[in-house]
Amino acid sequence: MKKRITIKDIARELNIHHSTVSRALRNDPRVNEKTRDLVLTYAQEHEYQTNMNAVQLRGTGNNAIALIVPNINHSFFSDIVSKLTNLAYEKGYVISVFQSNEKYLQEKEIINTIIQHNFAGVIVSIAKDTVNSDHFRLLQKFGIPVVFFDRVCEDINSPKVLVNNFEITLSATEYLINKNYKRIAHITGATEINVFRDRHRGYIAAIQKHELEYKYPIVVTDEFTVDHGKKILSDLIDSQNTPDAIICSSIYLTMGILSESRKRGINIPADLGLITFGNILASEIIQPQISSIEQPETEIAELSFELLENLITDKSSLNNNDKVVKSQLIIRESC
Amino acid sequence: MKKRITIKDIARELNIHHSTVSRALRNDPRVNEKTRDLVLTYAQEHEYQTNMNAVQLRGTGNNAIALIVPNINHSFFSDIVSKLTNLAYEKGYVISVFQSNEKYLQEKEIINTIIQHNFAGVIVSIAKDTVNSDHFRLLQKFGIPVVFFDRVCEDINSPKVLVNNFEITLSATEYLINKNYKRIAHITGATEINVFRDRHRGYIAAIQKHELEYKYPIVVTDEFTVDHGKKILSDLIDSQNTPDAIICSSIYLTMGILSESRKRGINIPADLGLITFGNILASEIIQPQISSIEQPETEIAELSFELLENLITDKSSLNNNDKVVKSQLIIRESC
DNA sequence: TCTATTTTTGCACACGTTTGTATTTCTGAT
DNA sequence: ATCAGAAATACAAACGTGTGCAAAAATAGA
Repeated sequence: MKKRITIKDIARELNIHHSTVSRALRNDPRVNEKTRDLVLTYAQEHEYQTNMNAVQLRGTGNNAIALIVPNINHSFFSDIVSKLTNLAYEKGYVISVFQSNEKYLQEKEIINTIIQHNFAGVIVSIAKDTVNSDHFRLLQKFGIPVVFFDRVCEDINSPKVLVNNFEITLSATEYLINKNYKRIAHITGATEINVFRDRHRGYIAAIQKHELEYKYPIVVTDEFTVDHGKKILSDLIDSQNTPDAIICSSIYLTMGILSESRKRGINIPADLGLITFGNILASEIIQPQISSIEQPETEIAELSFELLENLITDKSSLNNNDKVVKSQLIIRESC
Repeated sequence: MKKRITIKDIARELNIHHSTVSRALRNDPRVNEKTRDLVLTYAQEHEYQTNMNAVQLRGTGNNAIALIVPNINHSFFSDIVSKLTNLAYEKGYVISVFQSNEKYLQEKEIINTIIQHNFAGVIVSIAKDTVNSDHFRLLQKFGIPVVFFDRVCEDINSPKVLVNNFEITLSATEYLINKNYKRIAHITGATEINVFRDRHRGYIAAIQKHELEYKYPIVVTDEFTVDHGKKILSDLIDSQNTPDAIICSSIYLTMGILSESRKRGINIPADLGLITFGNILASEIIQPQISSIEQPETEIAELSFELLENLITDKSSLNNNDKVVKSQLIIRESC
């Protein structure tokens, strides 16, 4: 492995000062066209590559954005990661994706890494574990702007992109009620997290508005897997509190519910109504087709990036108005 | 935003030389225990964070691994990304994920970024576009080790993790033949890519071995979407060359095929046998359950990481033996 | 040709860290 | 009290790049 060629190497070889080379490489108008061409061709021929560590140490230029998500292999997040990466690429940024694995501790370590490597900004959806937001405040202390999306820290002064979870859950629940479902269960995540709390509130609001007497079961879990979905449905069926409809916060849990209901001969939508959160790819191949609350992933990605870019380019504009984007209830065959 | 605290700041404040601080922070035995404690507590209290740009510029220490995939929101890749990220985290590495978007040009730019930021190593599955491997050779020239998985560059001396595509496609096709399907179509990607070429070869081998007379259609596409799956099936049905079975390289295309077959009233498996590549989450909720060739994602992730780590820690061991991992044909109801 | 102006290049320092070597301080034995 | 040796610290240079300022070179005007 041959040592990498530097600006000084080029300078020595061309008998000019390295500062001139530096300027030439960045098309500084102060350098003569002839020497600039000389430098550029030499650089190209010898495969010169900027040493970004030096550049960033110097304090100038930084186009690296960090993206932190709980799970990369969760369709909601992987879609957003994908979209954000493309957006950033078009604008000349480079996105590094980190996975907190739903763990506060990992999230914290990731933040440290981000500070140490001097990222230009961070877009994040927080872990289920995360109750404390000091690590994000630390980020701000180091001048690194943060934008939250979906799962956010609420006690921090930073832009947030939220989904209208309260309203949509309210209207989804009402839809079920109007369809004459009267024993509606809600399966969701820990209510410490804004997303699940808002859905929970929307659900409760609908139930109370219609004065349902049924003692509705709310299942709180942090294990969003197909298998656990099966178990939850089993438990619900075997309890005295059997629901006739379910609003479920996780598409993976919903798959488990579907699987288990089929196994037990429970008819959807006759015996059990079902609405799930999350975007369903090729919904038509699943029988019955599941009614779902589709997440506006594209909008979330675009808005998050836009907010962060504003902060990066003009730190003064810390616009703290939370942006709320609308999800959409799509009725299919499951209710 | 207050300026970030540096090693020199600590030194000044404590009336010692910054080199001593540097050593103290890294637990160098040469520094007195008392002063080390002094430094450590001061650093902690003032939230000191190493400036990695300086460290890396100096040439020491580098724990950043780059991972390049064509699409993050493709389940095969997002699973591997997720697994690799966790593996790396446990070993003290940090993974940055990049998305080539299936474009050679983007892949090339990503490589440049990686060189410029001095990553310790790269794990990559190449874009559909990529025919030239010069950019990876460039990487090597800069002393950055590369490990390929699944979709690999074949004309480069670097470790590769491959799947037994030839064998598994051969036996999957034979399985269909033995089930008395005689007009078997193959839907796959550009045969410039090893993965699709191997599957193609396996398919052909089976057809020829059993001397099927049917003029089998091979559909080559680079658009792995549900919608395009629908179109492909339509075209096949409307052609004179209607197959009675399909082996499909993409799970997304398969979803489209399933959807279209349902719409057209084509019975699977009676009218049309179907085997798809790719892991199906909760296969039981799709009717009929699709037979599939499951990819050993965990194994791929583990092996890739292990190979790269070997290269990073001991560059001499450029073990060029390709590793081949086995996928698994799981027969369900679709054939 | 000489001066004034503009264009181009060179110089030197800075960014924050690490490390080989020199210097100082401490320890203990005589 | 003295000195050798060990322990602890200080010094200085280096990594590669960017930039304000000074110096030099080229150009233009008379």
